[in-house]
Amino acid sequence: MKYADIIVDISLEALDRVFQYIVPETLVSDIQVGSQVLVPFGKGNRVLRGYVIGFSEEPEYEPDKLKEIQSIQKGSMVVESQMIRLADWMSRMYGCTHAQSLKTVLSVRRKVRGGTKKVYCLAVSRAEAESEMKKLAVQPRFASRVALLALLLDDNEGQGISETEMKKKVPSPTAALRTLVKHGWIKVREASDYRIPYSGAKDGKTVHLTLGQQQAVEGICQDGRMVHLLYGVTGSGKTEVYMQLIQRTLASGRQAIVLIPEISLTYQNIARFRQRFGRRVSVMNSRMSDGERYDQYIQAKNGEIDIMIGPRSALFTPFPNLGLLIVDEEQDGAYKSDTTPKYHAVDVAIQRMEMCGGKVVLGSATPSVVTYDRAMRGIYGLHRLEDRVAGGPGMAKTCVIDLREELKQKNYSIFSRRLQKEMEERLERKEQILLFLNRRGYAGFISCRSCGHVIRCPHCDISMTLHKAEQNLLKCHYCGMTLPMPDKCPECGSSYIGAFGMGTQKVAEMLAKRFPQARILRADRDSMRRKNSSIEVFQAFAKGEADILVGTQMIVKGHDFPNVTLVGVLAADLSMFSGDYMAGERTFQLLTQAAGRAGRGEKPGLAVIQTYQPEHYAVTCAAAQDYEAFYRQEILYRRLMHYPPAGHMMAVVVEHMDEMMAREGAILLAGVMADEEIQVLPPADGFRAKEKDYYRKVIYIKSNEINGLIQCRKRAQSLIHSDTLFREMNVQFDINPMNLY
DNA sequence: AGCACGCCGACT
DNA sequence: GTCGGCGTGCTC
Repeated sequence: MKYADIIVDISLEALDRVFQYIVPETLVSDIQVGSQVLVPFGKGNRVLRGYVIGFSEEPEYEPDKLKEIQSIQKGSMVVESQMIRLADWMSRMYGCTHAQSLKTVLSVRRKVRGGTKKVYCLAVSRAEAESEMKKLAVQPRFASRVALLALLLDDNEGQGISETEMKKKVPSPTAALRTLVKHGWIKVREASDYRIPYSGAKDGKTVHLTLGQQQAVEGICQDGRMVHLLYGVTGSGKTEVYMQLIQRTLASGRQAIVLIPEISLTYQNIARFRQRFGRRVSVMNSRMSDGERYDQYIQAKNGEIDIMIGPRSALFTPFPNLGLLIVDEEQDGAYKSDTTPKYHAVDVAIQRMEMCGGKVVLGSATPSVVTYDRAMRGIYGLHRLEDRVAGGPGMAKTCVIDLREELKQKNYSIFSRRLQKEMEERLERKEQILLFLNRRGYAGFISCRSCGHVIRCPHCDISMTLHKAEQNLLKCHYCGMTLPMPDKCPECGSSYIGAFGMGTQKVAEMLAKRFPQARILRADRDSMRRKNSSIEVFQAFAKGEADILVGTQMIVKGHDFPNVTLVGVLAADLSMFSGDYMAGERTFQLLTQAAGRAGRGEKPGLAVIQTYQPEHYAVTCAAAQDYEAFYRQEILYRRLMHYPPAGHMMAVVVEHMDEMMAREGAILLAGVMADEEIQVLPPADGFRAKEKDYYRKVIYIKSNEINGLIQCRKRAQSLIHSDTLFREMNVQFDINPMNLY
C-alpha cells in the first residue's frame, strides 16, 4: 500500500502540517511530489485542494482513520506545485523539515486569505439592533451576543470589525457571531486591503546597445546552457543587458525575477526598470510586512505584474511561467540565508529554473570563485563586458602602502604618510574622502607589525584566532588545534606581535586629532542603529556636509559620491585573516569595491590600500584590478585544501547551556558522521565559543561529493532524534557555509 | 476555517 | 425530556 504526505489549503495557518492519505491503486502511476490533489477533509469530508510533498510505504497514523485521495488535478503543474517541488528539493539539500522549507518558499500564509479580510457589520438599522440588544440583555445566557452587538453599535463607522479584534474584547465570539449572522442581525463583508500599485509612465525610448552588450544578449539567448555568468566591471552596462533579456522574456509571454543584494544599493537602477517597464514591475524589499509581500505574490500569480525586483525572498515569487532569473552581484554574501534552511539564493535559483525551463543570469564584476570556476569549465556560459560605457567614470588609480615600512620610519600612526599627504590635498581642494575599515568577518588574528607574518593552522591553512579567556591560546576554528600565544614573531623574532584590532570610533578620534579642521562623519553598525540614519548620513555626505566619511563595508556598497576622489583602506589585513577559507575572496572583493568608489565623477580618483602584507595576491590583484590573476591564485589554494569549488564543506553547529554536554554531543555526532569518503575534522570551539549562555562547538566536514555530506547529515539527524542527550541541544547544519560560527 | 460534540439553562 | 446557545477541540 502506498501512502502520500499531503498538505491541504496552504493559505491556512491552522492546517499547516502534513496529513497522510491512502493512494488508491488507480492513481499510483500518476501521482508525484508536487501533484495537486483533491482530498476529503474533516468531519463533513468536505473536498479540499492539497499538494503531495512525499510518499511512504507505512502508515504513520491510525490506519483505519486514513482516507483515500479522491483525484489528481491533471494537466500542467500549477505554480504551487512547482514551488512545493522546490521546497522538497530544499528540504533534502539543506536538511530542514518540510514545514521549514514550505514556510520559506510559500513565504506568506496569512490568517486571512486572498488579500482581503473578513469583517462583521450590522445588517439592520442601529435602532433595530439596539432594541434586539435590550431584548437579549434580559437573559444572562445571551451575554456574548449582547457584547458583540454593543461592540458593533459602539465604534462602527461603517468599516466593520474583524473577528481578531472582537476576540480582544469578547472572550470567545465565534459561536455568538454564528448565530447573529444566522438570524440576520449582522453580516460578513470582505474588506479589500490591496496595496496601491505603482502608477508610473513608461518612457518608451529606444536604447542603443554597445557591441559587447549585443553580443552578451545574443550569446545568452542562443546558447543552450541554462546558467550564464555576465562578467563586467561597474559601469560596463550590465543593467542594460538585463533589461534587454527581460524584454525578450516578456515578449515570449514569460516572466522575470531580478535579485539584488539590498534594496538601497541599486536605487538608481530600480528607477530605470520602472521607467522601462512601467507598472508591470514590482519591487519587494526586506523591510516589507508579510501582508505587503503577500499582495505582491498574489499580483504575480494573477498575472498583474511580470517583473519582480527584490532581495533573496523575491526568488519565491510565484510567477506561473517564469522564464528568466537574474542574480545581480551574485558574489554577495546577502544571498546566503542565515536562518534555517540556510540556502544560497544562487543555488536555489538554478534549481527553480531547472524545474520550469528558463535561464539564470549571474551578474558580477568580481564573481565568486565557485561561479567563475564553473564558467571556466564550461558548465556556465561566460559573457564578458570589457568596455566601460562611454561617458562613464574612469578607472581609479590604486597604490599599496606597506605598513611595515611605516613602522621602520617611526610612523606609529594608523595613517601612512602617503595617505596623510593625499588627504591634506583633498581637504584643500574641497574634495571628499572615504576611509574604509574592512572589519567584515573580523576575528582576532595574530600578526607581526614588523614583518607582517600571520599565524596559520598547519592543517587547515587558515589564520588562527586568539582566545584571551583561555590563557592566551591560539585556536583554529576549523579543526580545533591550539597553539600557545608566542611572545616573539616565529618568523623574524620581533616582539611587535599581537592581536590586530581597530574600531571606527578609534579611527574617528585619531582623525579629529590629526585633521582638526575636517568635518567627519561615521557610518557603521553602532552609529546606524536608528532605522533611517544610514540614508541620512549618506545623503548628508553626498550633499557635501562633511569632508571625510569613516566606515565599514556599508560605505563601499552605499551610494555613489561623485565628489569623492580619495578612498583609503586602513588595513586590508582585517578581512584577509578572518579565519575561514573565504577570507581571501572576501578581501579581494572588498578592496575592488572600495577602489571602485574613488572617482565616480569626472575627477580622477585614487585608492590607497594600507597593509602589512603588500605581497599577498588578494591585495596585489585588487590593486591591479585583475580578477583573472586573483582567480588563478585562489583556485590553486582551494584545490590544494579541497575547499569549494574543489570540494564541499558542511558546518555542524552544536549549542548547549552546558559546555561538557555541547562537547559530548559534538563528539558523538562527529563519530556517526565519519566515513571513508569524507573527512570529519575534530569538533572545535566556535568563533564565538559562547553566546547568550549557550556554548558552541563546530564540526567541519569536507567531501568531494555533496551527496557524501547529505548522507552523513542524515546519520547525524537520526542520532539526534533517537538519543535523549540531544533534547536540550540545538544543532544546525550549514552546507558550504559563508560565515563564521 | 468549518464542523460536531458535549455541556448547560430554559421551556413545550 | 428536549431544544437551542455556547465553548472546545479536531481535522489524515
